[in-house]
Amino acid sequence: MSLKIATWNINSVRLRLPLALRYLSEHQPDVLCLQETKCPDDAFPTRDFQRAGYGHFAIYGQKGHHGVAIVSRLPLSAVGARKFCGIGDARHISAEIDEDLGGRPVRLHNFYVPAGGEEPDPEVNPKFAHKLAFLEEMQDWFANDPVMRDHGVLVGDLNIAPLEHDVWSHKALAKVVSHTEVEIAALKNIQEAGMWVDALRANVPEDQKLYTWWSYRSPDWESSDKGRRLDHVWLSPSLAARQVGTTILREARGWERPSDHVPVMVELTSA
DNA sequence: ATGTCGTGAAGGTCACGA
Repeated sequence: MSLKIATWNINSVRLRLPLALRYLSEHQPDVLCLQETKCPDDAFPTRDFQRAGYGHFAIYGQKGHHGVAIVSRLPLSAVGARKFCGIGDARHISAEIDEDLGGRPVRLHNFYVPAGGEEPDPEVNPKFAHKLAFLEEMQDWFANDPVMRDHGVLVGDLNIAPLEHDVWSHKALAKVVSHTEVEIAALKNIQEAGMWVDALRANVPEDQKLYTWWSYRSPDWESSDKGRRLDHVWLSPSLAARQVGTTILREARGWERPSDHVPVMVELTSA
C-alpha cells in the first residue's frame, strides 16, 4: 500500500476543472494540493471533485488572486491556514491526513509563495520585499515549531528554482526573480530549519535539467524548453525514508488550455 | 526586451498580477 500526494499550480480551478478531473482519473493521487485556485471558498467546485471520489477538502481561497486547496479521498483533520506577513491572502493551508503511515498521521503543508515581481531589489520592489519576508517567516516557523514539521510533507509553488539545473540557463537567470542568490539562500534556510528533504532531487541527479513550469510567453515551450523548477515536494526525514518515487507530468503542459505549471506527485510506502 | 495568460471592474476594453 502507498500514499500518493500531488501538487499543482492550476491557475484557476474553475477554468481548468476538466484538466484537474482528468489528472485525478489518469494518475489516481490520494491527495491533490492546488495553488492559484483564484476562487472564493463558496464557489469551489466541491461537488465535481466529490463525484470523482474526492470528498474531503481543506480550502483557503479568495476572489481573483492566489488561493490554495487540498482535495482528498482520505479524511483530513486539524486543518489550519496560516496568514504570513500579517496578510490573509490565501497562500498556505495545512491538514493532517488520517492515514496510518508509520503509526501516525501525516502533516501536509500546501504553499503558494509570492512570485516577487520583476525587480530583485527589496528597496525598490515591495513585491520582492514581501517574498523575502514571507520566506523568512517560513524559516522562523519551522525552526521554532517542531510539531508543524514533524512527519510532514511540504508541497507547493515556492516560486524559486534553487539549483543550477533547475533553470534552463543558470547564467541568463542569475538576476531574474526566482533564481537570485538571495532567494536561493532563503529557501535553503527554510529547508535546514525544517530538516526538509528535497524529494524531486532525491530521484534526479543535480546535473540533470528538471522543470515544472514553462512560461506562457513562449509559444514553442516544448522545443525551446526554457523551463524552471518552481514547484516542490519536501519530506521530513521520517517520511523521506518511505519515498518510493516522484513524477513530474510534463505532458500536462501540452494539454488543451493548460496551466503554465504541471502536476508533481510523490509516492510514499505505508509498508 | 519580448512574449501570454486569468480575473475583475467596468462598460463592449483595460489594469493588474503572474
